[in-house]
Amino acid sequence: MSAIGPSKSQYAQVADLLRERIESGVYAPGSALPSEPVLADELGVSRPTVNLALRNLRTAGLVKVKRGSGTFVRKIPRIYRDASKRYNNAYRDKGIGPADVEVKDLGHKPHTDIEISKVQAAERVAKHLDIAEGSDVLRRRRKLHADDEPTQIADSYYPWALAKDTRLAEPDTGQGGSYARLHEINRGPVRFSEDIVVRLATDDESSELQLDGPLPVIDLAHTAYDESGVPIAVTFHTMPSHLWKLHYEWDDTSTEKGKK
Amino acid sequence: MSAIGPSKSQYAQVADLLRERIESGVYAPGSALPSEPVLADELGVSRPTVNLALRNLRTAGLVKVKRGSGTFVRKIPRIYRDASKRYNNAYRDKGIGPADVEVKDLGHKPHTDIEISKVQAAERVAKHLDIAEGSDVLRRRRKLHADDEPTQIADSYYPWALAKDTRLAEPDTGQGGSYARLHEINRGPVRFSEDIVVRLATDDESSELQLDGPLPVIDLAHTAYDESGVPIAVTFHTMPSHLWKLHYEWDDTSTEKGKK
DNA sequence: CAGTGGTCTAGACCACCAC
DNA sequence: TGGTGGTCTAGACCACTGC
Repeated sequence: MSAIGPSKSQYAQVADLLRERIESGVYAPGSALPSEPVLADELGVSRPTVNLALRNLRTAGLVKVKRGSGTFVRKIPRIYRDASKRYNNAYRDKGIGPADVEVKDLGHKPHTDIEISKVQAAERVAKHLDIAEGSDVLRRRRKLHADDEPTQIADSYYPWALAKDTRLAEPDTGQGGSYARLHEINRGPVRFSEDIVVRLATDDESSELQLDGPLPVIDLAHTAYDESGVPIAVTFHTMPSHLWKLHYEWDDTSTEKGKK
Repeated sequence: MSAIGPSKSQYAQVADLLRERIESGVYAPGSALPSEPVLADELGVSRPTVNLALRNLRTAGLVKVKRGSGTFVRKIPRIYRDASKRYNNAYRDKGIGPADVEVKDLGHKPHTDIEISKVQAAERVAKHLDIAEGSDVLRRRRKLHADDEPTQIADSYYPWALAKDTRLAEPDTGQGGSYARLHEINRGPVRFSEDIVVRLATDDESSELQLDGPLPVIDLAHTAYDESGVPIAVTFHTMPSHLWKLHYEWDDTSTEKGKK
């Protein structure tokens, strides 16, 4: 026993200690922490106690465990997602997907797996697209990576009637991305809405996003509307919450009227 | 031993089982779960295993523990926060704070603790207000409740020069809230930005928000700008993530130019 | 094969609550 | 005072990794 006082649970104290060491650089990003038995010895607690402390740091996204190999300090800083900017024309004209921009900005190598299919709209999809449940929709499901680490799942749906004559069904939607294609047929999005909820990852999500355990994820539903206010696309983003920082910016449109 | 198979850790299976029972109403909202020893017996696992499973449900916000008394199913549904609407004139004219609107909408009784002081701007505050660290600022720190349950901490800062001649330093800022007062001196906010990060609650936050343990919280920094683009107020919201659902809505302002 | 984390147990002590 | 959850331990077995 050594650096541990009373008044607080031991595992919490161990967690605090380890957090300090990580933040102060004693355990450098990417490096391995001492093994649980070693830490237990050093701190005079049992291994399950150390394990519980580490469970905390995992949930916080501070460390990542590689089974059979060790516990490592996370490197990747949060990815910055500017909702107002990522969908506008300026980006579209760059001919690059918004998600890739964000990852590249951080100096990481982006990489995307795509899966495209024609499916029947599930309840959630139908609700956001304001169509009947079971309607035909085009699904574009992407898993995005930074340096081969999964950063998010983005699951997009387009009404089939809209998508069937476009390049949306091809893996590469071309210059400017899918929204640019919709603009070409005069159904381009001009208004967006997003709903955000934080919840624990399901088991499937955990394994797909390579999370160690049921970590909190940001569940973000992004809906795009054309000039008539008709929803033309919805994307469900599942993002490990410790990887992201979200940003929004908007004008108080009621101010125009409100001002003298 | 009974309803538990192999292939998955026992505590995860116990967590799944309890989650099912909660969602299906076997354990009704507000009611207590069977005690840990009882569950351990029923499921043929040890108590620490049950405890670990419950730790999971707590993190998910599904249950709340009252020490010495029992583990209870949470009741309060998520509070809906519409960022685009809550700050606009329409609401201001109602003469009611946006936070209270949200809580009332759910049929709960709102309640706010306020603490007002003149302080020196910390780094984070200074950065958002674009002023020098250590400058005088007015601080309005509120803790908001729904039915006596804390729902968020909202910590607001205003440049002292702006606030000193207004009602901002009084607990009740009057009809339309603080932004209405700023409008009266022609420094009303017309543009907003928000930065969102999800992290684990600190110990202080945990106890203040009455969370059982270091649960994930939404850390939301809301900045308001006047017509000249000068930041006039920043509020840091700390919201238990399981209590909230956030909503944003905006136009693609670049579309106007982009269209032919 | 040795080392790592994942998990589990039986039993224990404690603080807190309600009666 | 008895029940509840919070925590802790010593020891154990397992699966996975890397040599």
